[in-house]
Amino acid sequence: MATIRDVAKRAGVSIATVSRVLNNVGHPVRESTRQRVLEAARELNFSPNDLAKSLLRGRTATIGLLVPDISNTYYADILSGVEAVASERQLVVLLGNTNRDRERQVRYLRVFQEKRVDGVILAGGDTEHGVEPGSLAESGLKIIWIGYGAPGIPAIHPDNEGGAMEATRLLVALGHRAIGCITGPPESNSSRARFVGYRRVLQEAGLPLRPEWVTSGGFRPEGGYEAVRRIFRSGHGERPTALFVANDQMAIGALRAFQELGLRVPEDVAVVSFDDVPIARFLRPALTTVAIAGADLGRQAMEMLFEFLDTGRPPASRQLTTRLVVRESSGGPVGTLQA
Amino acid sequence: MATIRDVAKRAGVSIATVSRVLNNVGHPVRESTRQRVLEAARELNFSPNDLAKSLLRGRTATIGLLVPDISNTYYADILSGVEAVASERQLVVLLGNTNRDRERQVRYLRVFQEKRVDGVILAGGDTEHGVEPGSLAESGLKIIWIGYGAPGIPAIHPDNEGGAMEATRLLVALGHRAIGCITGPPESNSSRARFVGYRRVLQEAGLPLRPEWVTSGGFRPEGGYEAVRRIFRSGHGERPTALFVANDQMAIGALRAFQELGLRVPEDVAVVSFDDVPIARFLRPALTTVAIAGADLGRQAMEMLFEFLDTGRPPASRQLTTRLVVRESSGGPVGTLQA
DNA sequence: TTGTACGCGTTATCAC
DNA sequence: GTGATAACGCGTACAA
Repeated sequence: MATIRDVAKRAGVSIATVSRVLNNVGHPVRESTRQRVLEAARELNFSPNDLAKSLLRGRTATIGLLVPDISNTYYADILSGVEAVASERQLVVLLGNTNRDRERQVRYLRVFQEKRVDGVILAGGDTEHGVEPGSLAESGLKIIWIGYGAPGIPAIHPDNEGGAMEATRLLVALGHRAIGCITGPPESNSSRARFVGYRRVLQEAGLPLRPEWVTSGGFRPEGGYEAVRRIFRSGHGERPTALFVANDQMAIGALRAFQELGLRVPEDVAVVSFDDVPIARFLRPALTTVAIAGADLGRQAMEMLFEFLDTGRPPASRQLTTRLVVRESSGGPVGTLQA
Repeated sequence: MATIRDVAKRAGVSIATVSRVLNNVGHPVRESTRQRVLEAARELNFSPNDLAKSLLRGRTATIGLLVPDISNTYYADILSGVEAVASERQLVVLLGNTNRDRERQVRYLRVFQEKRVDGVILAGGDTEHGVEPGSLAESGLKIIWIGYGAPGIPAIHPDNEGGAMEATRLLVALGHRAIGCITGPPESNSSRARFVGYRRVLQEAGLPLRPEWVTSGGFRPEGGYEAVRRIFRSGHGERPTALFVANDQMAIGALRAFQELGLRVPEDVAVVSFDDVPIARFLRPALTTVAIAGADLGRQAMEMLFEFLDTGRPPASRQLTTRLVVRESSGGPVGTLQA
């Protein structure tokens, strides 16, 4: 591969002149030599070595993005948003897929650091398998955390609590007074926030929080299925007329359980969930659910990272507003559809 | 950021010794000095600068991946497969999203080259907006093309023709003799290959290719919708009893059109399509469709690239076998379900 | 207007 | 066992 020296030799000038021509720096160059240099570069198919530039400059115009599972549309959307904003400012994205494996996370962070990325965006790291926040702080990397970060690490996450409140308020507004909840895994911050939102609305509305109507489904479809069977098993006395389910996956399992139990959604039980996964609108009934704009999350995270890089100071953490998408599973006012 | 020189100074040795210790090369080092070096490195939180290494070695352990749209699950799956294989061999993936914009493609390829990636995987570049294959050859980059590449560029693509044959053969086996086709855009290689597969099976089976039963839907839902209305409009004489639709998107539009026309799928018309997008199984009727394993495609492309890198010679192009997923839209044997 | 030479942080070669 | 030092390819301060 041709170097700047080769170009200089071919054009009969020094490498300094070549550099000045090729980088269009203000430095004056005689037009005839400029042409010679340009032609020599073209003839040699010269491509400047960015490694050398980065070594010199101390910047790589590269950021690292760490996600748990890129084939999950949520993270693909985040990546899409990150890439869009990054490329506007001529940065390139180095991608790491962790499979929620802590060792892979650590390894990728090390590689990112060795490759001297300008910054890192870390998505979905706040599970029990997640990165040790302390090690991040030490690493000296400029990091934006998508999720519930640790103190001292700038973070952005969807307003899970607010979204859950909006969803639960819809059920209250429809006239439901017996509202149960299927929560996610207790170690998930998102799950806890969603539960908190649910609980707050019950309090606001003066409705009782019935422990036997609240159970965990671990964020998975089977969990949702079993949760419904627990809550609605026969001989149980009173049953909820509506359910706030902490994610769509569990709602899918719940729908199946209701079908088997001979309960109709939304006529017998209204269901509202969270995430708005792509298939939510294709289910029968189509899910009423809280949408998180993954691409927006990615875009904003990247903007935060730019702020970090430009100012050198960690930006303030943010929340991303969610949006309730009303479809079929929530039904109409109680007493209308239930008739 | 601490350099090897800082570590050397702190440990009271030369940088050569530090390098030898940290890289665990066979070179003998006194145990006590080794310990001193290790401790100094730890104290300074030393992270070796991979840019310097790469500059020296001429390799970056990085590959570039170019996709048209990363939020499309097909490409997200490809990325997932590429990353999985790459990370097994400690390579990192630099991602470029082109939005099918030729300029962005060219720009990303230039950046990849300047960053001296070891190789490039190019997905979905073979549309009318695609990269000039000639410029790729000149660039000197080692490229694997996912799709119908140009001569001289190693490529891998799904066996569209074979998949279409399998799909059409199913319809024939079910007893259909009047089989229409909704094709994709004529400039798409995949679309053409799928049509060729359809046509071959008709020939094999001695069935007529009726031009009025073949029309293009441009790969989009509205196209599928309109195509059905063209083929099935009243006063048209004979109508097909089955349809091979060149992708799921168009099949979705087609289903809607059939519904409006009062035709039942699969009882009145059997439908088989291509891609197996995630929602295919959630539609009513669930689509019988040809699945492409995107992750496999990515994995194999990355393996091909490794072969390229290891041997220095472009690997032979490949095809990836598809898989027919039989669900509801194809129906049972004609005369059974149609009864 | 052009050229020389240093330094970015490594690894590897050679000498001690 | 250990240490200088020459690359790798580039930008730029300084000289001319």
